[in-house]
Amino acid sequence: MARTGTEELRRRNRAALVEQLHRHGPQTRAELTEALGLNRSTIGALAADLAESGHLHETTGRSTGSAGRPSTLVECVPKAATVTAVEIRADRVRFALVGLGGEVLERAETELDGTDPVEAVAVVTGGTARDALEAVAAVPGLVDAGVVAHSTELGWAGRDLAADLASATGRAWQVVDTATAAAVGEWSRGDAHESVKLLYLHGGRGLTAGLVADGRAQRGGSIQLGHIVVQPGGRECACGLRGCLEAEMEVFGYAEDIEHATAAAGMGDALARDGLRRSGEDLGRALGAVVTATGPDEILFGGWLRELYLSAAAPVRSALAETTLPHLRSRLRLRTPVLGDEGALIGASETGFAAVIDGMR
Amino acid sequence: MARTGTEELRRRNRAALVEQLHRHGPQTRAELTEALGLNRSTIGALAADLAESGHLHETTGRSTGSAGRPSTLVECVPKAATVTAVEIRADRVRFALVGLGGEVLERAETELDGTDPVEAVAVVTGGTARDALEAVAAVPGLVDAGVVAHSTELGWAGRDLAADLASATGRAWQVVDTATAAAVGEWSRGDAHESVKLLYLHGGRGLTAGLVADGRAQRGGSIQLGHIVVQPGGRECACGLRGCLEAEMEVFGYAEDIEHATAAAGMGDALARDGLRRSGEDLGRALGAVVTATGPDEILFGGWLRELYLSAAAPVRSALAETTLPHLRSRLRLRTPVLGDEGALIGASETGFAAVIDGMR
DNA sequence: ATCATATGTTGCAGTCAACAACAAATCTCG
DNA sequence: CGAGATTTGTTGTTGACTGCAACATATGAT
Repeated sequence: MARTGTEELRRRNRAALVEQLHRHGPQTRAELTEALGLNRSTIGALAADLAESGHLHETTGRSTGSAGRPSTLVECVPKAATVTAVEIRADRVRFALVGLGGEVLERAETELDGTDPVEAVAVVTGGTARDALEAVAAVPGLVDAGVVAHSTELGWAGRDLAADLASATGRAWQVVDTATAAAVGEWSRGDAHESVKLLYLHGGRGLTAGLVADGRAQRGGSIQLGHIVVQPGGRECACGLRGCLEAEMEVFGYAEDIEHATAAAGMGDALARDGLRRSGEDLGRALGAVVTATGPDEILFGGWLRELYLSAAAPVRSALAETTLPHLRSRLRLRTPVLGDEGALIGASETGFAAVIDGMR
Repeated sequence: MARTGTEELRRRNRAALVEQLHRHGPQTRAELTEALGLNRSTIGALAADLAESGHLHETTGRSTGSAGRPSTLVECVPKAATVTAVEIRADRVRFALVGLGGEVLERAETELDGTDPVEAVAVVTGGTARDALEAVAAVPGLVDAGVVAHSTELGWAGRDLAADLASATGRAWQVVDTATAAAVGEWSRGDAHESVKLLYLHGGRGLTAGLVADGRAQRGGSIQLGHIVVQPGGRECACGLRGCLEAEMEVFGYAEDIEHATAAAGMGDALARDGLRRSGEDLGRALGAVVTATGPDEILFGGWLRELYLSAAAPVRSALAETTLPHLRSRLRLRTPVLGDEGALIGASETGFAAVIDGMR
């Protein structure tokens, strides 16, 4: 139960201050006063509080150029609160230790040659995992309360990844799906901050999507885009259904495939061009259902879907136009992510920091 | 900007107390102390506060049966805060004036014989609309910031209903879609309270759906179920697309149709039975996409979809099974609503009360 | 009838944010 | 180069709120 009382008020304000600095970078006390709507003296007390506990660092005296006494600059101390983030793919595991404020303190990567990703995570995070306040793993698949219910890319069904990671590393883990993590990343550290409802499509060995509304991941916002049925009674999919997008589009299962096809199409290969067009149309049709069901205002094409979209924007758009109402379409922006393939890792760390900051309240 | 300070704390606690009583009905001060996690003395002060302002009424002395001094019962005063709710359909307008605590104080209904619904609302609400703290209108269609972007049932596209209602009644209105309102209603006053993510399907002259997560309507949670494309390149729909569920299922556009068909099928009419089965399959396929995209744990079949589901549960379930992953399906409950066709009206009022209570903070 | 039990009430203490007055640091204008 | 204007940090005070403990009150149990 949430504690009450006046101390609660203080904790909330402290957390709000840290969140503000974490999200918007170093700011002066004057700016913080404006942003949080608190009194100068209150900000002073909070900052002193947090400086003493080591979360913040104050730099006095920087001149602003305008008149008046210059305001002291206050910034996060990265090492004061760290989050371990890993992104698991079929072929590799990436790790980053991120400090408060978003600075990446450490970074590592391991190729997987048949080794279990959980072991690789234990090795690649080393001792750092234990010191971090939160640890978050992004996996491409349908995640429900730490359990990977389905992952085409990893071939998992019902694997309790949170438990496995916990026993391998000796600490608690949060598990999120790659697409949702990437959506969070693009929203918080990319340029999708104005988006009210952001849909991120991730192309790996499977197709997943993640939804972020008002900057927060939706409960059950992990979408198995690859298992939207676009052709009832169509090709058999590995998941047991028929006519899944993944099965119908299986021409392009890897980043290399799409690059080859794009290159061939550019050289006049009609077959490749046709394949791109049909894949774009399949994707657009699946998107139509997702857009109708979720109503996003922005869609980002990540992973190898980025290449597909850049090569086949027209068929994607026209198939989308044939399967969504004009109003849903008119407010919709289609783009590619700006964080590249770092989005999921960054988003995973932001998911961790959200928990850290929530824990301060 | 949110005011701060210690008074903020008081407002929050006052609002929490009112919310608790509104949602769970009359409770003793001892129960409130437990539920809100506050001190006895604090509850006493808050209750005295609210009793003086007329929101609450305290009944002293009711014996509980067990030992100890009996706790005073505290309950909402319905007239202290009222909400105007209307449900607009193609054939009629329903109105209810609801008091704090959920009691219906007034109720009215008008058949529409070609008159504009907005005029009917102005007439049917009479003077009461002006006194209510909030006024909420539920309409079957895609709603975005007070504007009805698309409504098959009403034949509207881009009508600024909030503005029209405001000029007709002299007060501000909130507009929500019928399915989302009904979802809110079933969650708050029906028996779907344990549902984490509730999908309500509403069958009127069009098919809409609404999503409620953790009891709150999702931003853009209004789903045009009828315009999920189930047959790419299929029958032309009035909306301009092809193969929409509404166009493919148009056999049953009215409640009477489905009743006739059910009756005929029961008497052995093979054609009717076949039509029911095919409609169930179409619905199940459209649902597959929506379930994959939104991941609900409960689906309620409202409006005439209730009758369809009761007559054709098997084809709905099997088509759903062919288009969704096992994990999404396994945690999914399919049911019919308990509030009947009152759900949307009740949910609209609850939407209003949510705003009222938020306004107290 | 007395005691145990549960709850309302009251006065007090601790904490917090706002406010105002003052001190400090910078810019601007003559 | 210096005085005033301007903006911000600092400090002491004030009003408000919640928790706590002691006491009063109302019921059931013995």
